[in-house]
Amino acid sequence: MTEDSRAAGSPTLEDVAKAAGVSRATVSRVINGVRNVDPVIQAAVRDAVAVTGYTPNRAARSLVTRKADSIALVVSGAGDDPPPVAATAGPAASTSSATSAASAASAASATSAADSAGGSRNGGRQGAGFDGGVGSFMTEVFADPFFGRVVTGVVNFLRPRGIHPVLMFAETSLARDEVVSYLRQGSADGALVVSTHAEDPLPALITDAGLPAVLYARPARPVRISYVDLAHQDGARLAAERLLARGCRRIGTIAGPLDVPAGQDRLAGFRDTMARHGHPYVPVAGGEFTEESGAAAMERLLAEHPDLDGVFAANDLMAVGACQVLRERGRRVPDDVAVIGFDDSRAAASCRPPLTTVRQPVEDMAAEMARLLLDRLARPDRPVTSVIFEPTLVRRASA
Amino acid sequence: MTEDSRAAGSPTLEDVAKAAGVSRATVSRVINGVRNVDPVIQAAVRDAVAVTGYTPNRAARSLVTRKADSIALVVSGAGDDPPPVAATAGPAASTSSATSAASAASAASATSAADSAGGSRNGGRQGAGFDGGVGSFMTEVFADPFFGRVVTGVVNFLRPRGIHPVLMFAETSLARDEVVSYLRQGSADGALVVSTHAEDPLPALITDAGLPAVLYARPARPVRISYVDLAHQDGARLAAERLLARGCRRIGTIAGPLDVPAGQDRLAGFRDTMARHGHPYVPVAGGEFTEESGAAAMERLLAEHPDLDGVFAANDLMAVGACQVLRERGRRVPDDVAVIGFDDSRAAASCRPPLTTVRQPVEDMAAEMARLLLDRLARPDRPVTSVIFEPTLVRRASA
DNA sequence: TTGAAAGCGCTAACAT
DNA sequence: ATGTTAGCGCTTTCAA
Repeated sequence: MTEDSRAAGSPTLEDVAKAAGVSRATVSRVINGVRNVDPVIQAAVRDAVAVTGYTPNRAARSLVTRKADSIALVVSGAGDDPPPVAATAGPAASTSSATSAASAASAASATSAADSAGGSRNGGRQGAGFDGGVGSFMTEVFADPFFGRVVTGVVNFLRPRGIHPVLMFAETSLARDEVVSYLRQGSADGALVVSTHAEDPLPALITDAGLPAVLYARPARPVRISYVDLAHQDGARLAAERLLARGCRRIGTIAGPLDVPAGQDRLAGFRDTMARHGHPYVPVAGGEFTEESGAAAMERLLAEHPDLDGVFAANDLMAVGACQVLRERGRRVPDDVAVIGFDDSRAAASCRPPLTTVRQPVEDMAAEMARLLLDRLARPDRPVTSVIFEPTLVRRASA
Repeated sequence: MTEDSRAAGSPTLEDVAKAAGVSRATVSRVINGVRNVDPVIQAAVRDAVAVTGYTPNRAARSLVTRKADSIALVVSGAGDDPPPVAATAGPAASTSSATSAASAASAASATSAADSAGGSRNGGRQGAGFDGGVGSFMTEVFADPFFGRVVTGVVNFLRPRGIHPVLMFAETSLARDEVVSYLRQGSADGALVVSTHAEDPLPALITDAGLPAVLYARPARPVRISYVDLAHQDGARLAAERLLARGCRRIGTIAGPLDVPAGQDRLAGFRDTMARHGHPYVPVAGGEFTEESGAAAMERLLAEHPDLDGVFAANDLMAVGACQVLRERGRRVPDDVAVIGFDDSRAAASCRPPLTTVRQPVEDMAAEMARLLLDRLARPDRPVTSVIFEPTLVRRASA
């Protein structure tokens, strides 16, 4: 409508400058809130911005500021490590090769109508291709309420600061390289990584490349990298003390995977406290932090120690599975057997009966993790650090 | 170590060109796999890339290609709509103002040690500040297994294509504007939006801005935008037929929220099929697609119709809640009351008893949604379209 | 087939 | 306090 309707794409700084009768630099200053700008001119610029419908181009800005204003939120797993296939032995991976390496998928088979009228129908093909590769890993990740809490904490912290999280999954060697590559390209300013398994090579890969990152939980192998973590042993102590105070005397525990620090520490802390109270031997059954494994572990525990009157599960999911089995085996919770979980996840509250559990302030910890990363980005010279949170006991019905 | 250790940051095309003894243009061609490149020179360039450890700078590339190679994955909700506060009535929002609008948070209180030695301790402060604003929305989102499946489908499709998803939540007016702004800045090439509530203004906002997007599920109000969806009515029909075939004669249903198409359609489809089979009246209790609301609805249904022998819940979460209540009220599932859910989520399989349910191929649908968006990005002229998937019945123990 | 050169839109010295 | 100018690192005509 105005005289200014050239064919070009979205308006640029130049356009705004022209419209406001000032220079590009001035417009830039106004937009970035730099001081030393005449209020009158400021108003003029703002008007011009409004009139032209200007939006700064992020790529252009990033190119010069060397910041992407985004971070990678990566969920990392052990995963298979198939040896590199062939060619290109060099360290640098060209983006295009990674892109074209696509093995595609069932994209072609979809029936997509061109009209907007009635739309098309797509025969009920079952989830054939997609869950093959990484699907199972992601399914596991999302099955645990833990992940959602991390995202919540991170996003809530990042959002008011204008930083956006890019979601990445790194469960294979290839995927890990892509994460590193992504960071090296400057697509993200740093990484927040949640490792789901021990022996995860990603933290080392990232630090070796000199890239800024913060971990959720101490790495299984020592790596010079910042992290937030929970005082797992203290949490286990709280659980043991509660069980003992309640009068339980034949107490067993369902441990998490022992190759991950959280699993080790929770077991060690529990055993330690039990020992200090005169219980040198504690029946243990191992689980994998899943409901099913918790149920299975409970079965085993019960088979060997039918007279159990207290159980500490290393996380809520396993505690839920344990409760289910206990009920099926005719035990009342907590009257016959008291149960304590760990994490204070949604699962704990919605369990029947509601679970007494050790609270891990995941959202706060995730936010702190993000804060540490932003700190690091602001002052790259600062040394790595760690922040350890204290767990608390949440008393509900199960113990 | 080599002669080439200038102080500068990461190596650029220029550096590689120099090292390979060719021009920037040639290196660019090799890296992007453009034809017409002498094999010998290609090799030389690759070597130079390896030697220099070159990685293309994404911002620079984006600036000229006008593609970000990322998309916004946005979870959108109704949310409160506080009227705009003041000033700046214009349509264009400067990035800086949005950024500086940060009301900050409990960042300052964290105790962070500077040494990497022992790390510091953080007193067990409960999740105070973070869950206030958007926390509850995100908590809801993650509580539903649905979301994880969408992400799984999207990521699996996008990953081999070198596109990265940026996670965004748009449950307030401000958050919605930020999504639009983000897209307008070219930070993402398009949006994949999952609307959790009706009356969501985001789809319209996006299309009005001429930005490419695809929805999961038909919008409550008609908007000229592409989407994928499920034939919900057909799914409800499958459930009704199964219940009837099983011999159930006093059948009720737990409906989802009726302001969202999926809720409406599942109820309508169920009623319709029941009517066709001589059941003009079907007891209905409304739920909110959550386990708790499903339990509550079941209570109401049971109170009014104690002799019920079959229940169709509009999603698995509600079906799980219903099963729980049925068991508590002394009904055996499926012997006394048969129960059918909807979605075939994890919740269905892990329910006791395992839930017979209507399968919604969420992962496939999400992948298709991503495919539609990429299609659109490749050929912006193409008209909007829709792809409707057919549900299938998954028979387990509950019916 | 390769090189030279012109920008993409922005920020940040530097000059005024 | 504002304008001028020089790039940021890349792709892509256009010539050679």
